[in-house]
Amino acid sequence: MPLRSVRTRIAPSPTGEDIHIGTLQTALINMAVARKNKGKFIIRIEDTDRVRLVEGAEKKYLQTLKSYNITHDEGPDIGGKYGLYRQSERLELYKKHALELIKKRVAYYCFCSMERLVELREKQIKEKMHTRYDKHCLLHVKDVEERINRNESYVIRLNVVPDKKIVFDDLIRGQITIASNEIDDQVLLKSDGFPTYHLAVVVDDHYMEITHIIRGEEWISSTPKHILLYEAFGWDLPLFAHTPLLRNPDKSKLSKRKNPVWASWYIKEGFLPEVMLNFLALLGWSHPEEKEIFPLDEFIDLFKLEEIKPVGPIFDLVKLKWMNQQYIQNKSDEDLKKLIIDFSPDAKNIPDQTLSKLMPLLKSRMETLVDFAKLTGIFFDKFGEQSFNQEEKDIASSLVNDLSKIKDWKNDTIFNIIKASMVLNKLKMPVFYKIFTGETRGLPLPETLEILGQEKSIKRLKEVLGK
RNA sequence: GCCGCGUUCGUCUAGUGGCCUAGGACACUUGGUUUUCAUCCAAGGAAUCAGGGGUUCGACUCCCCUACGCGGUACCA
Repeated sequence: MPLRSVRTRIAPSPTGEDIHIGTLQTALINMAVARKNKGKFIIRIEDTDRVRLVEGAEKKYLQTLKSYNITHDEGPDIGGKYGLYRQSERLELYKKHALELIKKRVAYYCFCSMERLVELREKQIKEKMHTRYDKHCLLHVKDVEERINRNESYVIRLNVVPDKKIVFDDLIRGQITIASNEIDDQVLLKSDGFPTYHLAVVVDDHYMEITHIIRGEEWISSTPKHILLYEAFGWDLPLFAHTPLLRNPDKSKLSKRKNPVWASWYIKEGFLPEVMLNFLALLGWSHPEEKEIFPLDEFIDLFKLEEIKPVGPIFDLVKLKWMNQQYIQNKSDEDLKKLIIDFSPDAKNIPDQTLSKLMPLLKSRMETLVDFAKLTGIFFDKFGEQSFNQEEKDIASSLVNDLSKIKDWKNDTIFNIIKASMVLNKLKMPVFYKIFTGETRGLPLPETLEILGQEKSIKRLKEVLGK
């Protein structure tokens, strides 16, 4: 392999709502390989399936990737030296190469109708044969030129030579051998003039000088087709690495029916982007010192593609939550405050100083950013349970009395009064939580009341009396 | 069906022939700290390394078979 500067890429197909969490992991790995080797990381949009194309998907994908801090060096939005980064804009190039393959007799025209193909497939299934194109047009059609001139609809197919073994090295799995007999005469150019993935990916990866093709394991069985194309064109082969697929808890391929799979969902749920990256890094790879928590730069520095395990891990939220909590806990008060304000703009409705004072209380109690709103209801006049029994009202009443007398509104003076009431009435803390917040658990009460202020605390108690 | 890729505690994993009577993390249980809830600390249970054959003085580690899981088998990517 000649010395070339490393270039990696992800090539999402804009056919979904958003970037799939598995694609995000692949993106992370691709970016890491590029950065590690001081190379370039490219995003290319593979929008050749006009039927499944989703309006606005490309824009959404790019946004989501950005929100996770996955940054690319070339792409449809920022351009680059390697031409256009959207396949729909490169149709001429694919056509030209398809014709070159025809000339080299590596590919051929096919005029078969969908009906014939379906019929053929059904027959093969019935006879328990491999479902495969029968090379009918290669063997029997002689008037190709005429039919094209007559504007007949056609596709271009790869002419796979039987009885060959195609061997390639996968950086993660080692040597993989697949017999050419297993490969269909794949369509390369569709009748609508668009290439299929197989042609487009090879042409683009070549012209964009991609050195490492790092993609999901669902592509393993397609790789021989691509190798055949590289060979036909006389191009150098890139390196291949097929990453394991993320799984549902039942071990099936991660799917939206069983798990949230859209990357932006996790941000919406209050997970920190860097946490997701850290978590994804650990799915299939482990830190040499068995560290669980480490920043992106450290991952880029230590990570080796060859160390990825070929086993598909289950994508389990439980550890992700723990990790998110750890990251939140380790934030400075200022940073956490910024995160919270960005996440829930409502936070700006309480004075900045108040917000700052809340940070230390919040830190160890927030699993996700969503928890901010759950823990600070009292500051927004939002309460849980709103009905109170006589005993609770009596306590509230005596608290109004005692708390009003406090001259020095501090958590320890507040606590003394609560404690006195606890002892006197033989009660535990949760009762007092309920009175103030409507919840039975939450931030430390005296501290919270100190921050809330004497006036507001008492006002709240009076509201309880009126319930 | 056929082809390919996998298989270590519930989950993520360490392990590249002797350090493994298998280590760590999450989760779980118990105890400590404590003003609820968390945090933090400590302890504990949890894998006959999918099963069976080899190779070897010795196998979680190498080879073969079986089982199971996943992926592919499109004018989808």
